[in-house]
Amino acid sequence: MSCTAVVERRLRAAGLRVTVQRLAVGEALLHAADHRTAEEVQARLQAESAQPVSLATVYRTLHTLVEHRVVGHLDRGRGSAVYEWLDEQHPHHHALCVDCGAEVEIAPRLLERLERAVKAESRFTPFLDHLAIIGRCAACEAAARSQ
Amino acid sequence: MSCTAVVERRLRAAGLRVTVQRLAVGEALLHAADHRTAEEVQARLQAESAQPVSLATVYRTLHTLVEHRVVGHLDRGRGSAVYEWLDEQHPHHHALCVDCGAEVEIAPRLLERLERAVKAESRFTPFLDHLAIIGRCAACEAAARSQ
DNA sequence: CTTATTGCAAAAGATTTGCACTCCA
DNA sequence: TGGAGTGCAAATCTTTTGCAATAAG
Repeated sequence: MSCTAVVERRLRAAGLRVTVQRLAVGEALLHAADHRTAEEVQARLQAESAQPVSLATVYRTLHTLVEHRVVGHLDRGRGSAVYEWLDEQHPHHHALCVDCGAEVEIAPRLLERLERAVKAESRFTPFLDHLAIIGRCAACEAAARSQ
Repeated sequence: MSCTAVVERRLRAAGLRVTVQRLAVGEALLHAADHRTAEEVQARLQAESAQPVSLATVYRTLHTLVEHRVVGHLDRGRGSAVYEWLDEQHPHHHALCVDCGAEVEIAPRLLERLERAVKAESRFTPFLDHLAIIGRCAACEAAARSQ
């Protein structure tokens, strides 16, 4: 199945209208191995000139896709937020190194345990699929300690 | 010990210069039971007219206090970030309900377990004291489910 | 006395919005 | 065809910054 078809299928499954802009934004994220900011998504579409999309539409589209859980949203607290395609077959979380920007994958299992514990003890249902974990990767942590 | 004295002690302990502005900002957070945005902190100082502080200084002060772990910082991803006084005697985390805005206290123990697990499995050191947990409180979750 | 801190106003950066136009269902 | 989606430019909102004046240690 082509990438366009994958995106289109997710859009329809979510009950969303299919537009060239939405397909383009979706594909830009689907192709990206890592996170992308809204500007990066637009820049990519500009560069490939396949389908230029206005920044306003990129934001509106991302917002819509996040609402429908097609795309994940990570607010780094500094600079722009980043987005990533959510692969239903391979759920996972990311941790971001504040020093070098490296991304580390976190097994969902670890957070599920936290989710259960919080639910049981605090009667609160956390949305951990939007969780922003920041910290330091092994290398930067070692460097920071040796100082 | 007066509130001013509490704040002053923390400032000195952190090796920071003690200024009226820093004392004022610190006290505004110390008195607040919950989180405050930078604007709310300034508004409070304006209203009490005890010590008006420019918004720029409020931001700079909060930034400094967060760096020195005197104040906690929570980025809600939407709108302004919020800050809270960190009581050394009673460490805890907060979870924010997306529907009603309620805050639920999370025992540090739960996150410590996550921290150890992430460290062990992913060779990544998360800064969990800055963690923003969002989700739904028990009441709102029940309401959402019954729909 | 020396350097950090402050206030002001302007800048910066990210995201949102009004409105007229276009396109999907 | 009707309502959802889009582009453009301007607006918004939060946070940061340059610079001269002030205050802490």
